[in-house]
Formats: sequence, structure tokens, C-alpha cells
Amino acid sequence: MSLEHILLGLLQQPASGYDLKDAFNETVAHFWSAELSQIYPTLKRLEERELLRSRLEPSPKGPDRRVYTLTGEGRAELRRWVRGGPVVGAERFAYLAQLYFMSAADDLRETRAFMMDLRDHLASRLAELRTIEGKIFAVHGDQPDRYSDDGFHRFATLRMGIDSIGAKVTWCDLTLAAIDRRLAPSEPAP
Amino acid sequence: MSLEHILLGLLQQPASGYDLKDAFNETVAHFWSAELSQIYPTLKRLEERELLRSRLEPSPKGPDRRVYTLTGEGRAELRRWVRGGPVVGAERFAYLAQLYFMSAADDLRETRAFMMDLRDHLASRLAELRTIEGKIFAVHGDQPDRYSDDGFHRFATLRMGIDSIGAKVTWCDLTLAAIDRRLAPSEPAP
DNA sequence: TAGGCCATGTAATGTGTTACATGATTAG
DNA sequence: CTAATCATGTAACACATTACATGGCCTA
Repeated sequence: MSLEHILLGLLQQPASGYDLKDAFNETVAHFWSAELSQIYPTLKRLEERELLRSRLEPSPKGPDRRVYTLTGEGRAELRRWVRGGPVVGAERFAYLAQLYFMSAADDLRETRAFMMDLRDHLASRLAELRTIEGKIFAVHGDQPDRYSDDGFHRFATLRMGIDSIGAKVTWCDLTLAAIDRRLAPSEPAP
Repeated sequence: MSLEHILLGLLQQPASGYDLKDAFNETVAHFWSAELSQIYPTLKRLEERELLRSRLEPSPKGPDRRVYTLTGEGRAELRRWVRGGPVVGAERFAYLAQLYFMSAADDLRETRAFMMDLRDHLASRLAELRTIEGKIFAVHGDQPDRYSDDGFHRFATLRMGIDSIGAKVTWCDLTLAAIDRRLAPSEPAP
């Protein structure tokens, strides 16, 4: 399961479930997400399997925190996972399914509205990723060849997001242009 | 649920569960997939809700076929779905998660092997999509502006697949080049 | 006659979301 | 005082995969 391995990956430093939820949002949010209600039982299971260990710590605010630490076995399992070759699953894009059947709406202006909406979504996600990229450049410079191994890998995943969403935004624009040609009245003969 | 709506969309012509599995592979496979064991109960549920109706038909080979047909309500529900604005969920890419934590493998040659493997996967999916595109061009010509509305929408989804996977393949190549620069011995001073 | 395709389905399990439940501390 | 944030968890439900079960027909 990917979530289990992602939690192992994030636990290079000890952290609580609550911390990990934040770490999710700050680091892997653009290719994975998880709710607290899923994180807590998953951590418990990982501890039962002795890939993690936990201790209770008093918290300055709120109830005690259960802080998890990676065990040797946990580190080994993370290693196995990353070395196991790419896990390529069948990705699901609900919005493409909608577009595929959009002629059922029987009005191309519906498609136009749909594509504008989609473009907005994608463009704002792209902007977020570019902001993260800007921050990385500001801190580590704009030459990834000089990054640490850790930084290099993280930058590479970010880059894939930027490139592939960038391609999708361009596709939205081209598709919108094609829709407008279809909607325009045909050229009158001279 | 997307699967329900996709089944409604595919049922422009009456079909059995078995047929629909094939239709999946032939049409929407690059952005959605489903197993027969999921399709059968879903069709049953849609019939209970009167979005579909079914009748048993003798089959030339094998057991009787349960053939489903779209009802008026089913058609209306499909329409509602496509008109409801793009459903953009958080997409999950397990292989990006692996890459993100790949420095845990402690050997950049592992990353290299991983990226080669990934590139192969993506390139072969891209090739499949281009083959489909070639077939469409052969039948309907290479000017999508002249396609029927139906054909236009279908071509647009195909195009997104080609563009976004194309961008990913390019990203693989650039990342592999960067890895090779890192692996190469540093240039000796003159 | 063995294996593949046609054809339907159930059961068990895995994975993920939403809603619910509880309660302390702190900033406005 | 009210809302947000900190902090943990359970329960119900939704969605998807894998394995199991059955059996006829056709081709190599």
C-alpha cells in the first residue's frame, strides 16, 4: 500500500499523526493525499508490524501526542518499496470521462463552459507548483544539478507536476480555440 | 459516482456487462478502468434505480446475456453529470511518491533504473494512444474541426492523454540526463 | 483434450471518505 | 465568548481488486 510507505518516508524525523497530516500538505500533496481518519489507524497497524514505534509525549496545547519513530525494519521496508520498480496503476480522471460523453449535453457551449472551468482549476494548481519551485530556487539556487540527492529527487517530482499540468493547460487552450471555431458562424462565400 | 455515469454513457447502444467491459478497454481505458466484478453489481443497482432496464437474450455461445438499455431517467442523469462541471479529484501517483523518497535507496543508480523503467511504461502507453489517433485520422481525416460533435469530444480526450503523457516522457528524458550528469565523474581542472 | 473465450455472478478483502465524538488551549 | 487550532480516535459508508464458482462452446 502506498500510504503506508509514504508515512514511512515522511517519518525520517519522529512525528505524530497530526504532524504527518501537515507534512502531507506541505510535501506530497500534489500527488497524494490522506485524511487523519485514515492516517491514525494506518500508523497503528505499522506499529503492530513493528515498522514503527511510538511513545506518548505531553503537548503544550491539547492532549498528549503519540509520536512515532521509524524502526530498522521500517527503514528496510521503505527501501524495498522504492527499489521495487515504479508502481504504475491505472489512473482515473473523472473529468476526462465527462468530456468524453459531453456530446450527451447536446450543446457545445456546455463544453466551452466546462473547459474554461477545468482550465481555471489546472492553472491554479500549476501556479501553486510554480510558487513552490520559486521557493526552492530562492533557498537552494536554480541549478538542480547542484542539489543534494534528497533535494534532487524532490525537485524532480515537482518538475513532473509542472510539466504535465502545463501540458494540460495548453491542451485546454487549444481545445477552447477549436470549440470557438466550431461555434463561430461559417465564413460566407465571397 | 463516475463508474455509474460512464456505464450510462457507454449504453448509448444496448449492451451486456461483458460487452461493456470490452467497450471500456476500447474507448475509455486510458482514463478509467473497471473489472467485471464491479460492473455487474453496478448495472444491477442502476436498474433498481430505474436508470437502466434489462432483458435476457439467448447467446450464440455461452449462457444467456443480460442486455441493458438506457431509460429516459438514465439519459437525464447522464446529462446532469456532464453538465455539472468538471469533477477534479486529487489524483494519486504512486510512482511519484516512490521517486520522492528514492534517496532512501542511497544509490542514484537505483533512481536511474527506476526512471528508465518508468520511461518505458509511459512511452508504450503513448505509442498506444498515437496508434488510436492514427486510426481516427485514417477513418475521419486529420482535421478534428470537421469531426461530428461526438467525434470532436472523443478526440479531445485522446489528445489530452497524448499531450500529458508526452510531457511526462520528455520529463523522464530530462531527468535521466540530469542523473547521468550527477553520476559522471566531475570534470578535472585543466 | 486442453486452453481460451463467452457469460454471469458472489465473497472477501483492501483502500479511502465523511461523519461523529471528545476535549484542551489560544487568539481575536 | 467564539472560533480556530491542537490532538486523537471510531463508525459507517463508498468504491475497487482479487479470488472463487460455474459451465458451455470452439479451436488447436
